[in-house]
Amino acid sequence: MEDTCICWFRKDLRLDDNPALVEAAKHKKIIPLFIFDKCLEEYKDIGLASHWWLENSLISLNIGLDKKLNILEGNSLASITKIIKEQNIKYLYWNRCYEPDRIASDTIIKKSIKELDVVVKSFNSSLLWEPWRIKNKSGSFYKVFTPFYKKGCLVSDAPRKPLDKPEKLFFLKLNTENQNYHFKFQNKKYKWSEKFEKIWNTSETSARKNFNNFLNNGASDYNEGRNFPSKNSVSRISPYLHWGQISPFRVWQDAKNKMQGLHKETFLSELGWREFSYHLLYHYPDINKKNLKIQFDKLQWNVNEKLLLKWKKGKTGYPIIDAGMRELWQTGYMHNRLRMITASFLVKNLLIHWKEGEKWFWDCLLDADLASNSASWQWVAGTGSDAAPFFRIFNPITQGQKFDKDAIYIRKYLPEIAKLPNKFIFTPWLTDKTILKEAGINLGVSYPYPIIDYSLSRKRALDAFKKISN
DNA sequence: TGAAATGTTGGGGCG
DNA sequence: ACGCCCCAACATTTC
Repeated sequence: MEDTCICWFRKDLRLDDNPALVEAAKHKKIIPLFIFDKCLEEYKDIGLASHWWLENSLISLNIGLDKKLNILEGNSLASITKIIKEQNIKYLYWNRCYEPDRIASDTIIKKSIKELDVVVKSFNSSLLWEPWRIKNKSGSFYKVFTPFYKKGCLVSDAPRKPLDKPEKLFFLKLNTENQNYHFKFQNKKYKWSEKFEKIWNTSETSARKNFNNFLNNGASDYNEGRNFPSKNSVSRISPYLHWGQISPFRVWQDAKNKMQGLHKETFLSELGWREFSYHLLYHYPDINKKNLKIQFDKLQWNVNEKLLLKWKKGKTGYPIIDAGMRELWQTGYMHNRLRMITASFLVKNLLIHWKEGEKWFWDCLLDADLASNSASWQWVAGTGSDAAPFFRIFNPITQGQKFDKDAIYIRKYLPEIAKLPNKFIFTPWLTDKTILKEAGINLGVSYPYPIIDYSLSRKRALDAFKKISN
């Protein structure tokens, strides 16, 4: 077909700062394409929450593309080859992804399609620094965050300026008989995901709106406020970053221009952690499967479905843990402070393998991201590269008292104990029966006793750790 | 981006 | 005034 190209959307579901789209705009017509390819792990094993987000993103993207988005299901190479041959296409563009199997698949696709005498170009739209570019002085990759970020990223080329949406775009929709992707959440109602619709708008416009809202409000208190889950001091843009409704280049630039001092530095370094996770994923492709510190292979993890389930459902008897796990279940999101506290509790106090937690978060988080999720779980567990040491164990009582001292967050997610005064709400099991009664709590019935003794389980974790460390 | 155990210091009460 | 004890506050070490 005369001067028509394919713009293959993947984790860049936006029109703003989209280099592949900018290249595509040089042609007269663009076939916008998305392929749900179950040969790839990210679609085969897609988490439920993430799947909901993806579908809604596709719907909003489709509107931005004048309702011309072609959504296919099947093998990527086969689907693209078919279109290229049927439509006689000469140009194919996409923005890069960094999952190991996606990299392998893209390499094959690029080679095979080029053999059809087609121009194939890939671009960077989701990482500020390509994982293969950042190297230490000995020519190998960084394994510790601070030197990676400060001596690697920050002294390397600054992230490019974000690109504006091309002015003139003409999109083309193929025959509908090819549109064989079946929406899961549109046809059938899922009670669990329905509530997301009230909280989250997945569109590109909302991404920008939410981020600007953060810049104008929470950003001035970010450095301290980010630790307090009841404050509105974090950006909550992670799901948008994952599917690409907002560009990290846009985020980097806006934060640099509008934030100040330590708030800015800390926020930018959090973007740096995202980069570091991808850097680790690139260099340790099985980061979601294997301990990076192999001595942890010897650790005797506790296999206990019952305890695991109570953790998942937020019924551990430790209010701050339960509040975090219920935030996750109810909103598809969890504040970072709570991610650390709840993860520490699973891995160290329950002594359950971090993979179990990683899987649960993968399923429940709207921002589920292979690199960030795996790297962060390994960080908390102490099994990762540049991880928190295993003996760093969060105390769920004092963490609550420090970071939710007025129990605003706890009360929001645990209405059944909301009537307890601040003095007792962190430790219901130590509370006088009359006070419990006044608060309408029948301990063991309306709210559980702790499923594990904190200080004993702490000692058990330290012992287990000592055993493997000699 | 911890917590607990242990060590040290200094002020106040008191004989 | 002095030594002694207690203990809170802070610092250091350990896991």
